[in-house]
Amino acid sequence: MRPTVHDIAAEAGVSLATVDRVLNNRPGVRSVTRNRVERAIATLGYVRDVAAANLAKSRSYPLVFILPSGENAFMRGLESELRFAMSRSAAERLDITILSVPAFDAPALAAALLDARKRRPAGVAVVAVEAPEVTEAVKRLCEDGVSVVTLVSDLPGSGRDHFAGVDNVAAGRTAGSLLGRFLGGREGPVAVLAGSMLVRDHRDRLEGFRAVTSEDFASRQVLPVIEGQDNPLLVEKLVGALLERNPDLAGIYSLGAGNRGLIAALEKAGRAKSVCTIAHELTPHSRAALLSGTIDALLNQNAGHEVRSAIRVLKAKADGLPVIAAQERIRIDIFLKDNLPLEQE
Amino acid sequence: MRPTVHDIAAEAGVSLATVDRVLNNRPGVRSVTRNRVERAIATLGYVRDVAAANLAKSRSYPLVFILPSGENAFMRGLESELRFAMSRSAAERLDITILSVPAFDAPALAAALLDARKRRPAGVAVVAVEAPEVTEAVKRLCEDGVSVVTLVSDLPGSGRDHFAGVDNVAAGRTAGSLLGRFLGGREGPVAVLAGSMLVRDHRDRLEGFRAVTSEDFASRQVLPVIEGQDNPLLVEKLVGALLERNPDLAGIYSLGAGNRGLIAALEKAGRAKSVCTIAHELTPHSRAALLSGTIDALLNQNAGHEVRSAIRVLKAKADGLPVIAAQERIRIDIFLKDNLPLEQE
DNA sequence: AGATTTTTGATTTACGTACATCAAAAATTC
DNA sequence: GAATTTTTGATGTACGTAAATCAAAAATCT
Repeated sequence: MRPTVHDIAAEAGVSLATVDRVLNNRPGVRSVTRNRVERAIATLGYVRDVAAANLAKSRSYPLVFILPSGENAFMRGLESELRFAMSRSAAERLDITILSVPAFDAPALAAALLDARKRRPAGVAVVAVEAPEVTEAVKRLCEDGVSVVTLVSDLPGSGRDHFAGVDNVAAGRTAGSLLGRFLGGREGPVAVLAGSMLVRDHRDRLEGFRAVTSEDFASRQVLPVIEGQDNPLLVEKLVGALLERNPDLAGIYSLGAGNRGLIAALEKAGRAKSVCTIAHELTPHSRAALLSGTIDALLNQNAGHEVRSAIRVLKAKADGLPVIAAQERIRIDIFLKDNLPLEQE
Repeated sequence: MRPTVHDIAAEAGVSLATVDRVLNNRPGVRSVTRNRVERAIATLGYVRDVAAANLAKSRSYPLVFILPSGENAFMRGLESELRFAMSRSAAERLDITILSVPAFDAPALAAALLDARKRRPAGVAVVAVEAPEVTEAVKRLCEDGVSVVTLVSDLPGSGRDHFAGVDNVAAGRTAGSLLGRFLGGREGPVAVLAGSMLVRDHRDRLEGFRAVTSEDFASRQVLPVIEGQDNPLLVEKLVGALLERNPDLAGIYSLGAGNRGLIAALEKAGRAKSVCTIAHELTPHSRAALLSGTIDALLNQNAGHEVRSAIRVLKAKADGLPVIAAQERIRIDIFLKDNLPLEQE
């Protein structure tokens, strides 16, 4: 049987009240006595029963999630995963509030962070936009003792506790490697289509892609980056022009969103099969394109995992428990038409 | 605030004792009363506080894990993940016992299942070997009301509750697809190296590999399967002979274990770079070979995830709770040298 | 030594559920 | 309508921890 506070009291030869004072470091315990209790804890291998403690405290975990609004399919998937987690959160004493903020809008995001702060949550998860005012707001939260997890897009230098997202440099490298190997000896330049260079994850992916291309496929020409603002219509226009300008285009790496435009442009130009295409994020559109062969490989981050990981980490931080790094690492999924999971997920 | 049993009693106009009788379906409640309580539960949206209930019951979850012994690196990794999960299981009321059984030994496995049964656990996780006696033993456990999860290798037709492992047909297809595309227009046959055709996962992988090769790369010749019994020494010998027989060999798909022998044979023959190699499972040896270029891609199943998933599922089954399929799907990791996670994991 | 402060003990209530007991009320049977 | 059975209520204890109160003991200071 696991030892309880009573066992510690007996072992240390003190009263329950004193054990409680030590465990919850309340004042009024001489250091000799404190030591005795701590020794008892160590020898018996006592571990606080978090469930019982939470019950006694009627503890709940008020969390705030800040997500971008807009029609970005990945973000909407993220939100739906979050709502699902909320629906079954009853058993976990979670009390989650969602705040929506226009995408790429740093002032609005900073304001939302201040709003979140007023609610005195135990933790905040935020899809970060890299801007000084956002960094500042996150810093403020951390100083207040609120745990902060960045979600999908990181915010280095803000003091956030954890990043729940993929290694985007590695993602870019992987895309470059796959594209290079899929093309083999085939001639022609490759293009990179990004959303915006203002977001950290896109910059990281580009960096990784360029690095691996120059290391391993030095002879391959990489055309200047196209920024499609994650907007399908704009993307379609820009890719259409790109295809016209480059009749010998061998491959495209689309590292942002707006894949609907990319797919449309490729198919309209009749180049769906001849241009090797690697894109990000599994959505109904990109899934269909992968199956039809318009897209050759998809890199994906599992939104459900990211949400659950963020919640786990925030809870652990609130309880002062350690985080298991290996468990919280969000992996880069690589999907070919052959290992696509079933639709319903 | 979440409603409690007291709220239900008030709402239904009955006593706490009656609510308790309904909730834990004890006898002695007229169906009219029962209905009234159930309606109250529904309208208030009551969900039993599992933590409090477990506390009151002093419930624990006695689980048995049955793993193959031997020096298979993946299995040892699995066991170490399991031990790690056990070490931090104090807070989760888990009481896990590990049984070791010689690999590929159906009678021993069946005996271990019977042994497990005697311990009256809440659940059993087992790395299955496909044999009638094993299927029979699993069936028996299920009939006793013990939840059974197959781990890594499945056992269809046994009535097991869940399979915690990857879709091995999809894994084989993915390997075939990658190998085909990496080889591009290059000439030469490819070879398949398996452990044993007696294990389900190996058979599934082979099936997937063959299917995709004949669908998408019909002109590519696939040599007869080599069975290396997951034994590094035997594998090295067999692959050495294979390389000698086929100087024009373009690729190898190793779908089992014993990669150490494969790597040694390729490097000894000086064909490490010229033969495109795809293998399974990330181990220190395979990791090094991926980084050096001897292996071109690794398919991996994350042992930590499998263990944690098996535990979660067994717990959920023991509590009569539903399993979230999307969360429990074990994905096939594809590692290139570019997206290899850091060593310590 | 006496007064004062600090430390410790003893005890109680609470969290939400499980489970047991005994008495009271209601329904059923004869 | 009385006797019997079934159903329901009232109450208490337990699980392991948190948190509070008040008294007792010990340490510190003057």
